[in-house]
Amino acid sequence: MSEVRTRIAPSPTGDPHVGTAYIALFNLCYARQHGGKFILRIEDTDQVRSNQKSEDDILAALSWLGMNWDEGPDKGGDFGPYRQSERSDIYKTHVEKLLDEGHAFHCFCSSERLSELRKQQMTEKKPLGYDGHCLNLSDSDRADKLQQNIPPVIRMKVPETGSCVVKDMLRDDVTIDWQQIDMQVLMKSDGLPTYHLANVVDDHLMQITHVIRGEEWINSAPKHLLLYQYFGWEPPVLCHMPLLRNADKSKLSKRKNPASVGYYQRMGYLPEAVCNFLGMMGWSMPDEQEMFSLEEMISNFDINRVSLGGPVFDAEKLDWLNGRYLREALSDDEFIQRFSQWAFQPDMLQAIVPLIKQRVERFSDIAPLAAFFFSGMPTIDEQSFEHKQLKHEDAKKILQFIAWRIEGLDAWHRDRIETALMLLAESMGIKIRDFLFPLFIAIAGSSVSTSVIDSIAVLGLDITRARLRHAIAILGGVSKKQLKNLEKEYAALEQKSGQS
RNA sequence: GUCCCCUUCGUCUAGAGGCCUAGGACACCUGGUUUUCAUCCAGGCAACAGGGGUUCGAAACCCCUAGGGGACGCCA
Repeated sequence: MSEVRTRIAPSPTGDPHVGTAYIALFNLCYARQHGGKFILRIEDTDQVRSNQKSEDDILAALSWLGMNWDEGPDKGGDFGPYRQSERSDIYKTHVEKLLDEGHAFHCFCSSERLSELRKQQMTEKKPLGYDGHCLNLSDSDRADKLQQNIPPVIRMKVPETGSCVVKDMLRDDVTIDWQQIDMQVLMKSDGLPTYHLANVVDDHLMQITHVIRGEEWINSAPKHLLLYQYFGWEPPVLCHMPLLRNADKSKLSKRKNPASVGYYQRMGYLPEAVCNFLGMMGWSMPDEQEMFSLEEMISNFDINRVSLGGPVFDAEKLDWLNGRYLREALSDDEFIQRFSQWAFQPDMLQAIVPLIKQRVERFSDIAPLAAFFFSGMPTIDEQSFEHKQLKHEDAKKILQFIAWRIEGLDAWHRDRIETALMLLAESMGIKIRDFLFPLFIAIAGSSVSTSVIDSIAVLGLDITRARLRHAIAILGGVSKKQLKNLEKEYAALEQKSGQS
């Protein structure tokens, strides 16, 4: 048996997600336990959504958590490059091979035709998928289309009958009919591969032996297995982990839970506590010990002890665990050191000082003024929102709309936030001063404070969102019915102001 | 709509046919320690989704039902 090699393959399209860290943790433990290697690969084949900042953040988040990889874009290795955008040629030659051997074909269908097709299949209650329109194009047809400059995609062929058996380390064989499997696009019209192709090619070339990934992939496993077969490669062992859940059991999402690793860092959690907590999701130490280090987890790790029910990410239990680390695992000196590192991060201070400098006369004025940058949630109650122009319902609506508005921002810069909020206030027909009032309360806990727009720019999206959610809850929360109405009203506003 | 996966206290879990009157932890409640609070300590509340089998014996194995979740993109 060759060396065990596992990988985490995040796509750099946003804040580093705790779900990514969760899967990374189990891959890391499995590899280390078997004396193998853990690889980090960046799956940035989505040109539109991938960006460098996100990649940097993901690497930083995993490093912060102490999940060290052996090979990756930052440290190289024998199987690089480790960034898919730098491997285009590799995918091209592989897709050529599939084409030559008749396992794949060019498809010229427009997205309009495809969405029409989907609609029709929906009404006919048939399984959704490509209908094979371009499956049997003649060489001349194809030449014609290419001549007309219609950019093709390349799809994989799929057996029409029979079924595929997916073996999984954690569950019984999963049997899926080939009829359920779509003729997946392997190569997009921009010439870059889709996940399915890139993933299979890279896992093989990087000699990955065990693919431990989220349960969401189980349905596409047959596509991957089929590709391995087409290429004549031996597939890795598959293992599908349960998905982390929100309190309502839906897949963990940023809308309902702070889901970025950065949030927990900013809120003052210790990385070892977060790591420990993730290790308790779907897994437990053989003796049920609750507090354990990454090393302890690795030496006691057994993938077969993973339970398959999707665990709810319970922030309260994380708080308790983190408290224990703070109290029990750190000496006073370590505590001082770790706290200082957290509180006096140069980036953070550089952003905050210009905001407070003009408002202080003594250093002793700083703490009360800047406290809200460091505290978890401002201490506020319903009374805090008393205002001569705005009723509580108005405040609630404003906060909810702001939450939605900043959610859609493609970049987190002061000016972008300002513009967005100004436009929103205008479209709601509310004076800026009144409009901003509930935001001040929600973010800073007081209307006497540093510029609220600068402040949320410093605090970041996750913390801002958490505070907005908190404030809305204090104002009585939003019922399902209210939410529906608000959504409608908000959509109308967006339409009116022509915003996207 | 089609397919797939899952199901033990509110939550994280232990459980590999008899050790189960189902254990631990978070949360919650009660009491103790503490000038207060927190910590800490002691105690309490609370679950095998339902129905059929298999078996001397089922939380565990099988089947059905129900519930939950996921997938169905030129996203990953």
